Order: sequence, then C-alpha cells, then structure tokens
Amino acid sequence: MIKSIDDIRTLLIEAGVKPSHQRMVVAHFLNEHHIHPTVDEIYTALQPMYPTLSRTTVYNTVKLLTDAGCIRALNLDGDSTRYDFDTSPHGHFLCQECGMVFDVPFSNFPPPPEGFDVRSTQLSYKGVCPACLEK
Amino acid sequence: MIKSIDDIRTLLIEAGVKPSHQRMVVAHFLNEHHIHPTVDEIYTALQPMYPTLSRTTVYNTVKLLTDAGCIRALNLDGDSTRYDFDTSPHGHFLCQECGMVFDVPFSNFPPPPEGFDVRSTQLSYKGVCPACLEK
DNA sequence: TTATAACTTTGTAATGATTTCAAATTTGAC
DNA sequence: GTCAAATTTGAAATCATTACAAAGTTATAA
Repeated sequence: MIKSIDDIRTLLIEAGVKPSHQRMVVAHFLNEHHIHPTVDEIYTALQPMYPTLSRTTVYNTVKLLTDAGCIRALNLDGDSTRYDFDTSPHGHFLCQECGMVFDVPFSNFPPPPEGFDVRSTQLSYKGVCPACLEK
Repeated sequence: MIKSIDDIRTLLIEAGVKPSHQRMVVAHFLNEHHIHPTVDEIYTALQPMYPTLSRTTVYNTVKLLTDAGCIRALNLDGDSTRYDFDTSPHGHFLCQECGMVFDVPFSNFPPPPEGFDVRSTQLSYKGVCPACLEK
C-alpha cells in the first residue's frame, strides 16, 4: 500500500511523467497520507517544509498525475476536488458532519455500460460516519 | 416517468416544500427535460419565458428541492453540479467529449458500508459515449 | 378588507476554487 | 558552459456558488 520513494519515482516515469522535485513531493505526500486531501490541504501541509512551493504547482501536478493515471480525482460534493493515491477499485464515504472521507471496499462493482468507452468510475456515499453518529 | 403539473405540486407539498410559482417552474423544467442540467442551463432555458426569474432563485430552488429529497444533485466532475428529477437508484455516464450525461441502469447496487448513516449514493462513469467514439 | 408578519424572490456583491498567463527558474542536450 | 525546452511561480482572471439586504408576495387574523 505505502510505496518507497523509488517506487513512486518509477511509477511516475512509467506513466510518462518526469519526476521533478515538486511532483515527487506532492506524490510522496499523497502516498503517505491517505486522507483524500484537497489541493489546499496538500499545499498547506507542504508549504512549511517547501516554502517556495506554489499553489499553482500543486494544481498543475495533481492534474498531471490524474491524467497520467497515477492518482484519482474524487468529486464527492460541489466543493474542492479530492485526490487519492489508491487507484484500485473502491468507493468512498463522505461524512457530512466532520468532512472525513472513508474508503469503502467492494467486490461486485456494477458492470460499466455497453458501447461506452469507460475511462473512470466513481462510487460514493454521503451521510454521517459512526463517530459523528455517537454525538 | 413524466409527471403532471398536479403530480409535481403534490410531490413538493408532501416533501414539505411550498409550491411557489418559481419552484414549480424549475421542478417542471427538470421533469420535462431529463438532461441533468446545471443551474445555468436551467436558468438560461427558463429566462426567456420567465424574464423576472433570478439565477439566485434557481440556486435556492435546486438546493431546497435537493434537501427535501425531490431531486438529486450530481457531482460528476469538478465543474457545475447537475440536477436530476429521477431519484430512483441509477448511475450516470459523463461523456468527456460532448459533455452529455447518460443514465446507467443497474440492478445490484453495492451495499452501503456498515455503521454509517448513508443519506445518498452516487455511481458515476466518465469516458466517451458511442456517438463520439464514431468520430 | 386591512394590517401585519412570515416567507419568497431578486440583484448585487462577496467568496472560494481553479485556470490563465507571462516571467523567472531549472533541467537536459550538446 | 551554453542554449533550448520544460517546469515552476505568483498575480490576475474566471467561473460557480453563496451571502445579504431590499423588494415583493402570501397567509393570517382582526
């Protein structure tokens, strides 16, 4: 699940993405933190350690990595797009109370429609997570 | 599938939504045009016939109808939210070439996660539709 | 009917996410 | 090391959506 720096570098290269410093930093962050962060969360987390990092670069990078198939973009609500390093088939649950996103495993994914060239699939749930239900 | 004006009025009332003129107009449009329109598409389509209609009212109305469970909000990509009068369980396919949204029926929806209070579910595909594949 | 309060609609301004763009920097090839 | 290409940067622009306050409408009750 968690990959080494070299694994990440190889992953980018094999996807046709030149592993620049900034791209590696963003990919590495996504690999270490499976919290489905937004661009702003990535930027805010990395900025103290990489003060010259630009928000635009984070936008550029997640777009590049998404188009290359290295990461997945999640549109769970009308707000910021979230990004997931785990590209294997799984769904997501967005808690409307605390905003957390949970992975939802599933085995029997509904078959894609006939005659369409399906390039990505998203299964998502919204509601309230167990922790927030307690309160 | 297509409902009468009176059916729509009853639907709103039963959902606790007062069927004002503007709300009926928006709901009626969504009922007649199953094209999963954005707020802007709804506004642009209705504005010539209802010149005093405000874009803000369309935003207010789709939010109200969504919260009341009369319609569904679709977040298929990072752009505008789309709205669907059909609240029965089905998925959607967004063509990345022409922008059209297709309904995708399915019978065996993946079971929602245990312990979570699931309030809405979305299954969506992206890719290229048959018509655009031809070109 | 009239007065009043509550609700709805409207348009403008504000917000927030994302994109555009051109300049500055870095990288890679020779 | 020099030059060209690719990348990064930050500021400005764009676009969807929300906030807000004024104006209009509707329902209620005297």
